[in-house]
Amino acid sequence: MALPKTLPGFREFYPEAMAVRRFLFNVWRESALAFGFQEYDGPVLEPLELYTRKSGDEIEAQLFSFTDKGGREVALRPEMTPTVCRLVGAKANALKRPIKWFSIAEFYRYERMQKGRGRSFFQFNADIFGEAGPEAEVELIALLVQCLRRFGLSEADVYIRLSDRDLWLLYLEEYGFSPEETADVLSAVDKLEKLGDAAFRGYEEKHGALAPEKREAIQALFGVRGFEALAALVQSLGNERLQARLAQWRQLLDGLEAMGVGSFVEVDLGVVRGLSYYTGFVFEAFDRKGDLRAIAGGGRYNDLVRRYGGPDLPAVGFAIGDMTFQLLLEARGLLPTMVQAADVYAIIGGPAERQKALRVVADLRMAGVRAEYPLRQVGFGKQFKLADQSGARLALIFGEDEVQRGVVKLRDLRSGEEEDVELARAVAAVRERLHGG
RNA sequence: GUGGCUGUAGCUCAGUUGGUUAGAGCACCAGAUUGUGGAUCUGGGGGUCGCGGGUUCGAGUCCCGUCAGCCACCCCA
Repeated sequence: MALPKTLPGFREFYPEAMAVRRFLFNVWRESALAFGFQEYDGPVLEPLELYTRKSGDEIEAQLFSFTDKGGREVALRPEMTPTVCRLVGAKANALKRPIKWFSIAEFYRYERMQKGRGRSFFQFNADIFGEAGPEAEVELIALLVQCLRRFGLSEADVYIRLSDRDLWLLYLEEYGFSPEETADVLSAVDKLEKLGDAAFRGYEEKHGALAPEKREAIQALFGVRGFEALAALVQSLGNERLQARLAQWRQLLDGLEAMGVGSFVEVDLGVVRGLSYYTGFVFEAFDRKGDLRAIAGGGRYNDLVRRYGGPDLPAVGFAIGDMTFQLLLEARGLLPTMVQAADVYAIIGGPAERQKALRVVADLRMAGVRAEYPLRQVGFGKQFKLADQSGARLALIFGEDEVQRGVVKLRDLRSGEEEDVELARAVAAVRERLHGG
C-alpha cells in the first residue's frame, strides 16, 4: 500500500529548501519595509466570481476551482490583485494615502509544470493605491530594483523593460483604430515578438485586412527602444495628448534616475503585457542572459478598484515570483549556503550531570541562545563529534569533575580554547563569547 | 490541451544476447569509543526495479497502456 503522493506541481519544503525560501522572503520583506510598505494578507480560498468577472474563460481554465460543501463556487487564489483591490476598495475612505501595501503569499494555478513554474508558487506583491502620477511608478520600480540589488543582482544580471499601454492606446487612436480594434491590436502586439507577422492573423480574421500603413505604424512603435526614439516618433505626429503623455514619461525617467535605478530600466514599447486590466505604464523584468522566463512584472491598473465595487482609485503594482527568482540566484551563485547551526552544544558526562546541564540549556534558550544537546546519553567522544557536526561555535562540557567543582568547561570549537566557568555564570560567559568576540 | 525525452535505495548511478536471492558510492544508523572533533575500520537498515497488463519456461531488461518528472509549445494574473 503506497502512501498517497504529493499532488503534481505542489511544493514541499524540506528544511534546507525552507531556509532558502525564508532567505528570499526576509530580504523582500525588509526591502518593502524600508520603502514604507505595510504587509497584509488575504484568504487563500476566494469566490470563483472574483476571478471570472474581469477576465475571459482561459483564465478560468487555469484556476483551481470547485464547489464547496455549501454549494459555493470557489477557487484557490491565482493572484493577489483582485483580493487587494477588494481589501483596499472596502476601506478606501478610511485609509491614509498613498496606500503602500505588500504581501508574500502562495498562489495556485492549474497548469502544466515547467522549469520555474509549478501549480503552487509564492509571489511578493507590492502595490500603491491613490497616486495617479508617475511618482508611484518610480517608487515601485525602485523597490523592485532594491529587491534585486539586496541579493547582489546588478544591471548586468537583470533589466526592466518599461512600456506604456496608455501611449499605445493614444497612438492607435491617432491612426484611426476603433476601441474594439485596439484591444485586438494590443493582443497581437503582445505576441509579435514570438510570432512575427502571424501575430496579426487573429486580428485580421476579426476586423479584416490590416492596411499596410497601419501595420507599419504598429511596427514603428513596437520597435521603439530608448526614450529618444520614442520622443522622435511621438513628436512626428503632432498629437497633443501624445505629447502630454511624453511629459509623463520624462517625469518617470527623471525620477528613476534620481532614485539611482535608471541603469536597470530600458524604454521598450515592445512590451504590452497580456492582461487587459493594465491601463498605463507596464514593466517586466528579465535576466540579461535570457535563459529564464520573466522574473517580475507589473503596471498600472487604474480601473480595477472601481470594477470591484470600490471607489475610483488609481493603482500600480508588481509581483515577483519565487521560482524563477531562485533559479536566477542559483545561476549567478548568489544563494548563500544556509547554515542552521546551533550556537552551543552541551556535552554531558552522565545522568547526574544531565540534571545540571539541562538547567543551563534551558536558561541559554530562554536567553535566545540556540542550545543543543544529545537527547540520549551517548559516549563522550561521540558527543564531541556531534558537537562538531552541529556546527556550534561553542561546547559546554558537563563532565563529572567539572560539575563536582560547580563549574562547566566552555570550549571554543574553532580555536580549541577552553576555560572553566562557574555554573551560575555559564549563560553570561556563553553570550560574551558569542557576541563579544 | 499538444509534442519530445526520462523513470532501478533518500541522492548519483551500474545491472551482460532476457537467466538463480537486484548492486556500488554517497547519505543514514550502530559498534570499535566511559573525557576531546567532519578521519578510519567493521557491521546494519533501506527496493513491489513508477504502476498495470502482455510476450516468455523465465522480464529491471522486450511490447502496449498508464502515471509521474524534465524540456518545448499554448498560456502566463
